[in-house]
Amino acid sequence: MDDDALSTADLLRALGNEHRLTILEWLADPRSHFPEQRDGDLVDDGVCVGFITDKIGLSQPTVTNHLQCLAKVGIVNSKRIKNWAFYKLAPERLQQLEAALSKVAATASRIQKSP
Amino acid sequence: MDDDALSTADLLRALGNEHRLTILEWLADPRSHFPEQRDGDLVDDGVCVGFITDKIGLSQPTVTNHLQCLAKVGIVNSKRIKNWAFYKLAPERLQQLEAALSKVAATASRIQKSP
DNA sequence: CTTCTATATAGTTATTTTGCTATTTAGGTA
DNA sequence: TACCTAAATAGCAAAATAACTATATAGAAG
Repeated sequence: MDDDALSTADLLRALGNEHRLTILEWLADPRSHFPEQRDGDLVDDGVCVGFITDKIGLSQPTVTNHLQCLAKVGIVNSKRIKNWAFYKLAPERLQQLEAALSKVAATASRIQKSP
Repeated sequence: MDDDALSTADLLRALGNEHRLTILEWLADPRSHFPEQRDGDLVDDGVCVGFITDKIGLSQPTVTNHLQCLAKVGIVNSKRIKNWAFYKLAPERLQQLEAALSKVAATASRIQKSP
């Protein structure tokens, strides 16, 4: 929606937290980190808040907050099934950020290597 | 020095600020953004604090603070010549971060594309 | 030796972030 | 209908961040 007013700094800030990075790594490969879910597939639908809460050792509202923070910048997407909320990683957004960093790094390398 | 206790989150947090990102882009290609310096080469030695301060429109101590923040995580290096402090981008660090993001994104893509 | 200049440090304040507990909401289930 | 269960929201406190002004420091210049 209001996706456009989103800066690279917003994205980086969303990733700049140990807990959120941990969650991100879990969501990148959910089957390696969580048991199967009754309603909703770990990979296709995402991971429910409860599983993440149990594993990370923070309160449920705090975890919801971290997930919403990631969702706001489009790094994860959420979906409701029954009364579960499933969060799933959006790799495109990460690749987008990767490209932005790559550009700066490449410019600097090019400039610094010049005669 | 105590470079090892540095997490990816620390790096991302350092980059997650509009002003610091702006400075980074300037430092990636200093000759496109700053006039030549009397003592110290823009590319080889880095850009002095004063130039950055003038261009960004923040107070000098605030700029020093941002630069030290970037230096602490190794994104820039600093060098003193006479009584100037020159800050220079370290592209390796950015590439390192890029690689870390790339890994997570690649894992997620691989997992999500599986049958 | 004094003065000037560039940067760093100290100290303060406002804002943002991160966490919590308590409560609300909304969808199932007995 | 009344009751669970999962997640979201509200409200609050502590800590971190980002900015400023004033001051200290260290090297150069006179």
